[in-house]
Amino acid sequence: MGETTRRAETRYGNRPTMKDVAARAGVGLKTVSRVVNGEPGVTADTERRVQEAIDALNFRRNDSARVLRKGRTASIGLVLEDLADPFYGPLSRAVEEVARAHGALLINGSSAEEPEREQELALALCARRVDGLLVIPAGDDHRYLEPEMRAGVATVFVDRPAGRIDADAVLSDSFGGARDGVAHLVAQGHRRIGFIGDQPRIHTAAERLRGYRAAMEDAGIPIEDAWMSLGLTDPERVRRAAEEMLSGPDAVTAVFAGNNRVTVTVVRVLSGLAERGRSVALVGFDDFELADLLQPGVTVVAQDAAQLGRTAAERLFSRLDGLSLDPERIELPTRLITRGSGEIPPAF
Amino acid sequence: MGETTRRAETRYGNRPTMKDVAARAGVGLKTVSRVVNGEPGVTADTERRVQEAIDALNFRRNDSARVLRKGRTASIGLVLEDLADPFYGPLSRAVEEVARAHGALLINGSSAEEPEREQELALALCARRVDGLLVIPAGDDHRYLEPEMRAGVATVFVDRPAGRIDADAVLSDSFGGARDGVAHLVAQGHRRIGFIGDQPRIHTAAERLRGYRAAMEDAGIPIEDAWMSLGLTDPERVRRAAEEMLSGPDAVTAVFAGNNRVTVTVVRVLSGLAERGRSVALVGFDDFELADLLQPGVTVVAQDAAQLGRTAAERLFSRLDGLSLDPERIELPTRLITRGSGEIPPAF
DNA sequence: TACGGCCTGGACAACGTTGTCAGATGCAGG
DNA sequence: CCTGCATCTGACAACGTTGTCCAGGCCGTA
Repeated sequence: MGETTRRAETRYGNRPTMKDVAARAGVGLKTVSRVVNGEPGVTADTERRVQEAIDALNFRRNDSARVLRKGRTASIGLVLEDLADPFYGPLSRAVEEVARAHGALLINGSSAEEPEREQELALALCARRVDGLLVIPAGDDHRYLEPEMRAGVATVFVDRPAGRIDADAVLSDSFGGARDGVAHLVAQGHRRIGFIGDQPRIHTAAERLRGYRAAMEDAGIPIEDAWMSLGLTDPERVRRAAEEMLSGPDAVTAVFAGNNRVTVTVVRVLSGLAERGRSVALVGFDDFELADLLQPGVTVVAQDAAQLGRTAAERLFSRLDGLSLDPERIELPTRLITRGSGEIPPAF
Repeated sequence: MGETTRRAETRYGNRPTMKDVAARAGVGLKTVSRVVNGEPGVTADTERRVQEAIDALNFRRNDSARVLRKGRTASIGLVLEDLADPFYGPLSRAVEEVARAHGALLINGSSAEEPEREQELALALCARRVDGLLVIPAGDDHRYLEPEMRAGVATVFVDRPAGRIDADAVLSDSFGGARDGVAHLVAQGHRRIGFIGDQPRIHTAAERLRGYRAAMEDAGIPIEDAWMSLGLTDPERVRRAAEEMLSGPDAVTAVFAGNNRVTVTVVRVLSGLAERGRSVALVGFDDFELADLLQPGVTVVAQDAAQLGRTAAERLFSRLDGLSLDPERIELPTRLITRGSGEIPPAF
């Protein structure tokens, strides 16, 4: 019994319920509900009495119970890779704004790029009965979400397409962006152009690599294996890869970096070289803050993370609003921003 | 009736409940509950039958109902200013990791620095019965949270203290950091040192200003009004303020920037001056990515956003674990990182 | 005055889960 | 064969809210 009592004391810290409010105001339970929800059918006088009781008791409606009853949580989930990554902050914020406009809260979680964690998180959000789910895939098999989607959880994938299921996806045009970026280097006269990217099992990485190949092929330049580094992107490894392709007689004269972490690492390597009087051209995929303040400014293929999030969220809410849509892939264009590093001519 | 039917169809998309699982497995409701929660007292055979039914129906426990029954949501809320700001991403991520370690989900929302929105968000989170609340204040009056705290919502304020109530706060040592940063400039020989900061109604801004004043006083340097700009921090205004204090015969020879948005803007102004051969020293409060890559590298007083979040979250969970603690203010130290811009000597 | 219709308010069930408790079952020992 | 005990199982209430539905009071009108 002590147990029971203790529990009763700590449950929500013993907050007042509508029943308590009703008792204090001397009205029925449902009348309180009506006042709280602004429903019609309550006289001004009754409403005043109820409102007084609410204020006196500091009553706040328990949304858990409400959710249980109504079957809608007015919340959506966002599974991303790492909120600390500057790419995801603005994306998440954009999603939040759209959610807010639709009266929903956003719950986001980081998968740390681990497929198991992505799944664990996505399913936990489903257990909470989020109305919809935005997923930035870490894994490449999303069949585990099929039952959830069939059961009515609206789902939109962002930044990368879903694996092995047919679903909405909102993506940046990685292929086109990379092709344009590399073509820009070609246009400056470069022929030996390096590519440093993530593992091709990641869709965006594969697409960017494809863009690189396409641009080189368009220019009639055969690619040498030594010019490409496709793998883990921890700074040390990228640094070594960059130094390798930048040394020897057949060193590249320009580098295309596959994502912004890579870009930053390459910038460090190149600024070391610059001190020794050697300048190498660089175009990076994805913009980053202060890219324009560096010397030289870094030319990038920019994608709009916020727009990505906004578009995906709008799509999600279209589904939630009852629109029945076929799964679709939406690709947003990228934009080449020239700032100097990409306009360095080849040094022979 | 059509209405009712429609509703029944869309409620959670008609997901199976424990009752359905029980019916299919030919067992009682409670037995399913036991299996789902791994409670003892179920024979292997029964458990297998239940598990099969669960898999066949794709059952997933409805956490809303669970929450209602148990009185704990296993989620905490974080109200911050803007998730798109690179300061908050790592902070939020750190909080998430701590929450995860305690089996809780994190719901965060952006106040956009509007006090009303902060309140709206915080109370919405309370209505969802989050177990605890982390708040990065936008407003300066948090009495509205008193009833919630009394009702048992553990609350910890982060980055800035709560206004008009007594509560936990985890802060960076803004005063000490700013004093050290300005003292560093004094040590380089500067005497005319400018300060550009946020409105002093913001606690951190006021503390940093106080640190500036203290360092100047320690050095026996009387401050001129023209050296200080305390106000809105939109880039255009900061730019004008910087240009103003950098012109005329009594122009400052060094600038202390009160936060990283200001720092970046000042860097832009100074890089313009540098092209005309004039170099001005700069120390900024708060580190930012690539600060070391700029020319010169930017000397900063760094605070550890992740540590701030981690500390606050740990404190929150200590309270949730039942520790009864007096409200306390925890100050984390800052660290001066010299990179060049702060070591520029005064130009007379 | 009697009647019908409208407005307000409240009783009750339901949402899907978990805690309580008592019943059922099985087994060993007398 | 019956009793006692331990183990397993299920009926039931409760969590706090909202939807449904009906009762009662009031008003205006005939």
